[in-house]
Amino acid sequence: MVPRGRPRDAGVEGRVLAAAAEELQRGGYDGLLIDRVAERAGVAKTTLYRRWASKAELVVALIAEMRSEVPFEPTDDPRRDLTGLVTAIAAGLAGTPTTLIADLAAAAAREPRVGESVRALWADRHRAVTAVVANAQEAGLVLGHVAPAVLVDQLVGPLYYRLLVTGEPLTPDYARTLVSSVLGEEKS
Amino acid sequence: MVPRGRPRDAGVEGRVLAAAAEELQRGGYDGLLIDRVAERAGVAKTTLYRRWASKAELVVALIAEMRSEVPFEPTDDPRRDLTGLVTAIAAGLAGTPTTLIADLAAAAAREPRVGESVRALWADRHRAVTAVVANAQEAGLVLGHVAPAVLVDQLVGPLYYRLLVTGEPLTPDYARTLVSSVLGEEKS
DNA sequence: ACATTTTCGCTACCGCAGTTTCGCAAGTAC
DNA sequence: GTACTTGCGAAACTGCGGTAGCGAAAATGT
Repeated sequence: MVPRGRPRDAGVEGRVLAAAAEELQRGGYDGLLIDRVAERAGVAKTTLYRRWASKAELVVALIAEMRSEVPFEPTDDPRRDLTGLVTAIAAGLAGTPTTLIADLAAAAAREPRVGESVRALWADRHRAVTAVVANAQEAGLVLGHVAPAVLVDQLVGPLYYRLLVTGEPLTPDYARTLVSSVLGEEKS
Repeated sequence: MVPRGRPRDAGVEGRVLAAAAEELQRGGYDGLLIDRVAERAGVAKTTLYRRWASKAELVVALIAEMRSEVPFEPTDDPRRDLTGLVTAIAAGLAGTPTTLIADLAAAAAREPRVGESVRALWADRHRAVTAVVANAQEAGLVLGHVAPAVLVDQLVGPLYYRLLVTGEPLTPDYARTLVSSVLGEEKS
């Protein structure tokens, strides 16, 4: 099944996604301008629209590619694992422009396809945290008797809350405090 | 000190803010169109810009007016108070279009003035929850020994996390579970 | 009365950004 | 080589925030 007409330039997709990634990082969803992306990729806007139906679809594809595997292997110290994970997530959020997170959340709420994409992106980390929380719970480290999913929300949710709503800083110390609140004080 | 020229139409401000509130409710920040607001208020766009310097400022004023006092008086049952508050916040969020919350968060991240305004809006509820958490802590109902501010984040943060990130529903039952996770299981 | 001052509404316009139209270039099939 | 198919870029279109300029209206002061 050989395609009939002029073949597509194979390099376009990669160049556009790379340019889009940089622009997204710089200015958030709204700050990502199709014009700039096309210019940086060295293609015309129309070429871009032939590959992706809209700006939203472009970002969907971009996020799908971002889904970097965060290889994580639990040790035998759930508290250590959990602190590491939550701290890493906090650092990741703190190191990303707030407008990007907020714009992405807004785009996710507006465009269902973006929502799917973004949720899939976070689902990976969510799964890792859930696993460790379950471990901790089996080891008897957790204070109450609550479903792991809820505890995960109480570990990660506050990070987003601070970032998007109250605007307070996300320090490593805050991450540790969150873990302590769920697991009880550290006995050392 | 009587002003010299033609006085301003006193009704304009109220009509514009009312129209803006409806439009904001319907379509979020981005869905609020200045043209539509002006039309619904029966005012020319220029008149609107004579009162507020930009769309952002208009929304700032709108949110400042929204800051409805939620009169809340703590009873002698902190668990009941807390459950009521968290459930009410969850219901409020669930009853508001997600795009509105997300757009507002994005606008807050982009425009500092909107950020101030939004944070002031949530600060009221935040204060109420903090007070009740402190009560519960004094009464010995709280499991660990963590600062009230952190516990508040762990009660409210998950609501925003579910709404904006994971997309899971905000049920009254979930709100109760959050409270139970912080206060320990209900003994009854 | 009349000049002055300020608001109002109207129309037209600018800039910007997402999206579409269209003519042409580049390739394949016969 | 000719017909057909597809990719491409330039320019135009569209919607929206924001501005400029104008004549008419509504107040104050003399």
